[in-house]
Amino acid sequence: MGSDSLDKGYEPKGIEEKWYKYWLDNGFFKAKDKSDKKAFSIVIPPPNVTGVLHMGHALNNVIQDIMCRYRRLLGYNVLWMPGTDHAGIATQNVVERDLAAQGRTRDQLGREEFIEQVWKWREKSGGAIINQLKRLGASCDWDRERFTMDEGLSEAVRKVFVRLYKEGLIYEGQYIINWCPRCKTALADLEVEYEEKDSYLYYIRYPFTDSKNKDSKNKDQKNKDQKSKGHKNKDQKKGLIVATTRPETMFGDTALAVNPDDPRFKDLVETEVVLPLTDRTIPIIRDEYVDTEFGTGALKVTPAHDPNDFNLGEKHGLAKLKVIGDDGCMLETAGKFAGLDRAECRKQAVEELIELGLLEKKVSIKHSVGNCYRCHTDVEPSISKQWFVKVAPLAEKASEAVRSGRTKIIPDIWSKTYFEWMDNIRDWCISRQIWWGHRIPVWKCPECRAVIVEETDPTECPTCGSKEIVQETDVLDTWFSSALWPFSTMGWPENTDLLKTFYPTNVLVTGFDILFFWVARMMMMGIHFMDDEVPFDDVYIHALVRDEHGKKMSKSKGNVIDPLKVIDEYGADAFRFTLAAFAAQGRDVKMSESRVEGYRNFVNKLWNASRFALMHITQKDTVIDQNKLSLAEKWILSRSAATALAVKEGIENYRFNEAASAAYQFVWHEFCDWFLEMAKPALYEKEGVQRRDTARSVLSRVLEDIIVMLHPFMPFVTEEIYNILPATSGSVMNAAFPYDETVYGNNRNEKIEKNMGFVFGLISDIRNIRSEMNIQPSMKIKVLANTEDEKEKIIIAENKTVIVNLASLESFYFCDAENLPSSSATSVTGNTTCFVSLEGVIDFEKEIKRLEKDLEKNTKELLGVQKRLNNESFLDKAPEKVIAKVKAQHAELEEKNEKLQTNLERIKNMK
RNA sequence: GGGCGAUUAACUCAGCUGGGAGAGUGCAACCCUUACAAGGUUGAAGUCGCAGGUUCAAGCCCUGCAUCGCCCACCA
Repeated sequence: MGSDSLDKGYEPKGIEEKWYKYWLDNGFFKAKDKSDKKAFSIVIPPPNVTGVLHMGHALNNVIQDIMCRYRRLLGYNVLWMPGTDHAGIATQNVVERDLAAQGRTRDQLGREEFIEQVWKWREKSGGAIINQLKRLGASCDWDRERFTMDEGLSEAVRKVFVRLYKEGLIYEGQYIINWCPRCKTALADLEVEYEEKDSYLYYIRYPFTDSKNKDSKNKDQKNKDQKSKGHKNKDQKKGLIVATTRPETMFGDTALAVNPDDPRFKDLVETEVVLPLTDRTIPIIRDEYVDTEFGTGALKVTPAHDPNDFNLGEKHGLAKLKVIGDDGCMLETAGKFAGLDRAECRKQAVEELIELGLLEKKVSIKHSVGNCYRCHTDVEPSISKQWFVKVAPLAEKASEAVRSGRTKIIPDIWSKTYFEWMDNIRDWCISRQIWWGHRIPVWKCPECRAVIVEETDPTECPTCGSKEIVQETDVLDTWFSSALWPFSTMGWPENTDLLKTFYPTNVLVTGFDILFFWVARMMMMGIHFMDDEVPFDDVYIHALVRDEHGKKMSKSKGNVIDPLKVIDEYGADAFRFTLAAFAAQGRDVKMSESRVEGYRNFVNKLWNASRFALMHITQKDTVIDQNKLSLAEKWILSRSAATALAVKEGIENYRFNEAASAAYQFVWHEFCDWFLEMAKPALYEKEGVQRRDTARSVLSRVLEDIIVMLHPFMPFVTEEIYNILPATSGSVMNAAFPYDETVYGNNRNEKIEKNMGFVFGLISDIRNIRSEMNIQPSMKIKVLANTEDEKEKIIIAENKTVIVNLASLESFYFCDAENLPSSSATSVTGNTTCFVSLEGVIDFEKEIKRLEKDLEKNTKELLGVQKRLNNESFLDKAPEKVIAKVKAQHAELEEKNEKLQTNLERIKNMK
């Protein structure tokens, strides 16, 4: 450490790079395929290869890194499996955009050439996020980095597809799916995001067919209806009014539907209506599905462009007439509107309806519209031939695994959401009409219509021998390959050592936003293909990172905080600690720079404390002689042990905020604020050489423990300090976590902690008096403490050493209360009164006022406790432990009250 | 429509199986005390969203209400 760096605050820049390289060069992140050590494994949620590190990634990966580094300190063989996801639609969009900038399209390139372009893109810029993860300090085993389109993973995908197909769990079918006209592909239900939009509800009249065509009976009845219902029925006279938000789909209507129980249509005799703007007529059907409350009670049925209507169509055997094409433009079936964009068609169709007098009215309405999760274009529900996974049987097992506790979801509240989804799951549309992805391994024979699904590419039709077989052009949903991630990355379908050692993984760390997309599907696939073994023991669901006001970070709002900029400014350690400190379960993390700044100061505090320690620690010998320890030294060793335990439990129970704040509190407010100050007299050799050496040893030991227990949170600065400390050698990553069950009892001493608490109270009181009475810091004061029984004498005697050690802060000596100096102020702590004697003149008025205030406060508190103790029901029913506690509290307060009163009288007399 | 969460100091949040509310930041006052002004000491500040209930005892459990947020769902 050069003297330059000593002058300034901690400067993370060069240090972070240096140590990350060191760790990589020395293979600290490497997992062993086989080992005698206990195994610990996590697979990374693979970021999209197009991804740029955002706050969500940062939180997610910092949590994983904390766990991995912690387990290494415990001596585990740790595998943190890294990788990226090929992100089918997202990546294809990026590359297409690049092409568009050159004025080219993917169709011009053709499939093979285009895919080649994507691979090139990936090589050039696809690894960006990996380097960004490294800046965070992520300790993944990078040599094992996987990509969902790797050869090995593709083989796994192929095997899984073929097996599911042969088991009858994959099928092809004509169904209504969500179509993105911009990406020109089908989307799974999950990939559609719904958004409330302002829209209109159009009331369109569908006229009855000309009455001339009807038989006379109907005609008569119709006339009769008109008469009886009068003008109210004016609308029905000419047809049925239908309310719709999507007039452009009317060309695909193949029926109107009304509820059979709807009184408004009880007397309706017409069986068909004319479809406006066309020359078609469509039937009126009756179905209970129709909501009598909504609109006019009459529903247009468009089986090819609405999921509900699709079902109605199936039920009533209606034709499914597709009118909107894959590019979002109207088809020939839309008559003269063919070729128009669907939005334009809506506009023109409505205009024409107005001209024809068929638009009754248009009403504003809030309407939720689905859009593509990748490009946010409105999706078009459309009928199409797609591949599906029959998920119900898989979901059942995945659901059971969580119900039985084989996999634990943390926090448990998410289990319910998980069950809800698993138990109501719909078949999963896995085909996508894009080029980038795993091409569906299905071949069809145009001659004999055979379908060939095999693990190796067929060259001819096994049924008729035709060589003309053609492969399916669709690719698989990206999530299909990610669903295999926990075992495909470990070499499946081979039964590798890696799998044997590390599957099932210990924990999966993820945000709830991909609970269904990813976690649920990994559960299904893992159980199905790994002999009923769940992919992970625990699923830890962490919060979402939001801005400081709790809003979702988004580019359009301009409230995005770039993790890399934060790292640049405050250092990765400070950033990581901030994330950990705010990662309380079940609540969103609100991130703001000022918070990072606070923890940057903490890093600096640690740095400066270490600098101080280095001025004194000179030798490597850190053997501690228990018999030579001062009270303060025993105390700090005890607190250090307690803190290590708190950190351990925090990390192991996914309560990272608790672990972080325990460490923070200890390092700053116990180690720095108290211990370092108390150690100074000894360190500066004011108590002899032996005491100095003991103090050095304790300082060295505790600082080392702190560095190691903070390492999972702040890897860089701890490595730097660890390497500077004289007592340590090698990397902090080889150190042992400073919690040892067998010695914990020896280090932890609650009696000592209590006694120190007493001393702290005493000192606080003295400072309080100084502050309240405006005693100049430069003014020396004497402190006298009176003790009243043997027990306290012991404590005080013990304290005396400590207090003498505090020479730089205050000076103490002890006397009887009777020997009061002529001018004094008092304070009461616990069972002891202390008097501060002043060399100057005391302000009696002020001191009396202060004491009176104290007395009042104390009396109030005492009365409260008394009231409780007078309550018979309380004494009767409360557990003994509680009663004893309250009684002790009462005694304490009573005594304090007495002393305050005595002191007050004395002061008054002095005056 | 169904489900979930939140509401605690000026701000951001802890508070685990009920036993008299905590932290950080901010604020005020005083301090360059030889690791640290990115610091130290001291202090002020809360009807724990509202209303009922259970209990000897409620921030915590129950019921209802209000406000905000999220998820799911096939409301044309």
